[in-house]
Amino acid sequence: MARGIESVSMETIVSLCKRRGIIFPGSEIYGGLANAWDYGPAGVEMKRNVKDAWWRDMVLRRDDVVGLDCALIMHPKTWEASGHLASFSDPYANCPGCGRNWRADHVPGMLWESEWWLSLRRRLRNTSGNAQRDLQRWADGDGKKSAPNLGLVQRPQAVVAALTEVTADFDAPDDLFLAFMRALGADAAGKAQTPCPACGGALSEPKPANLMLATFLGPIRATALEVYLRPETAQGMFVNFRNVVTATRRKLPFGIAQMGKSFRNEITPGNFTFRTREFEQMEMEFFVKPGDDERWHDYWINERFDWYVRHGIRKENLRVRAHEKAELSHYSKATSDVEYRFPWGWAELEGIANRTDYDLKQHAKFSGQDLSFFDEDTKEHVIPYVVEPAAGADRAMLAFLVDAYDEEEVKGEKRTVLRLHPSIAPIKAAVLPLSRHEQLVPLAREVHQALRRRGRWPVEYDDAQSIGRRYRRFDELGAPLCVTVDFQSLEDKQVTVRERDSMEQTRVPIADLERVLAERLEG
RNA sequence: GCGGGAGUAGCUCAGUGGUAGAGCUCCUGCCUUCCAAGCAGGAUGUCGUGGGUUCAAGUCCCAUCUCCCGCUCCA
Repeated sequence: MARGIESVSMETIVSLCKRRGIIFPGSEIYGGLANAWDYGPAGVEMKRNVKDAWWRDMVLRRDDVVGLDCALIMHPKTWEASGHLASFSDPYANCPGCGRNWRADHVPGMLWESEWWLSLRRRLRNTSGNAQRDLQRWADGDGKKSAPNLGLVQRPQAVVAALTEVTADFDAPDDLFLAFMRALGADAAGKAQTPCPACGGALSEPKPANLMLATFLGPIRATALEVYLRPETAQGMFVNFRNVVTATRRKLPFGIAQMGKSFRNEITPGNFTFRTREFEQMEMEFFVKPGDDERWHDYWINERFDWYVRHGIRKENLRVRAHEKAELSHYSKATSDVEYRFPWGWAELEGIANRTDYDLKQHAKFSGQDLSFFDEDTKEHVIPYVVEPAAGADRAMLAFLVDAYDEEEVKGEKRTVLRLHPSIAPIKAAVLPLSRHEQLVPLAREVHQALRRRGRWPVEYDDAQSIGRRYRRFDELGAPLCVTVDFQSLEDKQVTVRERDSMEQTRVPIADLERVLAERLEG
C-alpha cells in the first residue's frame, strides 16, 4: 500500500495513541510510572485483535496445536530447572565513564572483541620494536577516540611504567588477557581495574542483579514463600507437557500455545511499549522428534514471518535475522528473530528458537518425573525437541501501529490515517449522521444500535462537529469504514459507506449493511 | 545507574520580575452541511513539588520528583 510518508517519529505515535485512547502513560495522575503503559478503550480492542489473530492462526486453524493458560506464579523449582534463576541473576558491573552496565562474566569476551582492543592490538602487532612507545602513541592517537576513559589513555606514563610485559598475542579472552586489560585500566592510585569494553573506564565491582520480579506468597511476610512472577510463559507448557499429552492423546509433532503476561527486571526498558518490565507474550512450544527439529525450525520461521505480512505489515519493513553463536540463550541451539524496522532501527518482534530437549530434560531431572514420549514407529522413548516461536503482543501491536501510520495531503490539509488491516483495526466502523438534524439523528442511532446489538464488531456513533472532522477522527483511529446517514436516507433507506484509505463512497441499502460491512472487513 | 531534553488549559506551545495567554480541542445552540466549515455563546489552570531571594516569582536561586530520548539484553 502506498504511503504518504516514509517514516514517523515515536513521539508522533505516542501522542496519537494518547489522543485517541489507544495507549496512555501508566499511573499518569500520580506523575506517571516509568515504562508503564495502559491500553485505553481503542487500545484494548486493538491488542485483543492482535492476540485473536495470533490465536486463530496458531491454534484454531491448525489441528496440531492446542492451547494452555497456566498460572502466572509457578513453583520456584521451575526457575531453577529452566536456568532462569542462574542466568537471570548474574552480577553486573557499571561503568562510571559512560554509564553502561555489563554482565560481569561477559566482560572479558566483550573486551576481546572491543573496538579499542582491536585497534590497540593492530598497533602492537605492527610494532616499531619498542612496545612502550607503541602504547604511548596509541594512547595519544586512536586510544583517545576509542577508549577515552582508559587508564592508559588518561595517564600513559604511569600505566606504561607499571607494565611488566607487553604483548598483543593472546589466544583467547582468558585470565592472562584479563590481567593485561586490568593493567591497562589502572586507576590514578595505580590499582589495576577492569576497563569498560566501550570507553575504557574503570568498571565498578560486580553487583548482584536479579532479572526476575519476586513477590511473596502468603499474608505474613516472615513465613511467606518467596516466588517469582514468570519471566516467560514457555515454562508453563513444559511443566504441563505430560498433562496435555495424556489429556489430549497427542502424537508428535504437536504444539502447545499460550498468551499472557510475563515480567522481567529489564536493565534498559524504553522505546514506548517496546521494552517494558511487564509485557504480554504469545508463545508456542512445538514438540518434534529429535532430528526433525531443524526442518520444523525453518518451517516456523517462514510461517511467523508471513503472519506479520498477512496482517498488514509491509514486507520491506520486516526481516529475519539468525543469531550469532555468542548471543544464543542458555537453552538454544539456534534462534532466528523476526525483526521490524522501527523508527529507531531494526528490533526484534519475535524469536523463533530451537530449544532442543533442554527444557524437558531439565524438568525431568528436577521433578523426577518421566517426560519422555513413546515413539510408536521406533518403539522407543524419546525426549522431544522443541521449536519455539515466541512473540511479544505489545511489540506486535506497536509494529502494526507504526507501519500503519500515514500522513497525506487532502485539499491542502494534512490527513492523518492509520492504514490498519481490518483484522487489527480497533474500531471497525462509525455511524455518522450528516448533521445533528432532528430527523437524521433517530435513523442514525437506529442503524448504529442494530450493528451494536449484533455484537460482531466495535462500531462507534458520533454526531459532534462537521462530517469532515468526524471522518478525520476515525481515520486517526484506523476505522476502515464510516457509515453516513443523510437526508436522502430518510427516503430511500440507503446509507453511504465511506472507505478509510480511498475515501470513496458507495450507497448501500440499510437492509444490506451488515453483509456489506462483513464483506469489506472480513472478506 | 550515567548523559541529554522537558514539565504552564484536554492537546501543541508562547510568556521580557509587575492582572495567567494563544491556536487547536471540548461543550451548548443555530443552519438540508459529505472530507479537520460558518456564526453566537461557554468550560478548563495547585504554572510538577518544596523551600529561598524580592514590595512582587511561571520568570531568579537551591533542592526534589516525574516523564521522554540515548547506552551490554530480550518478547
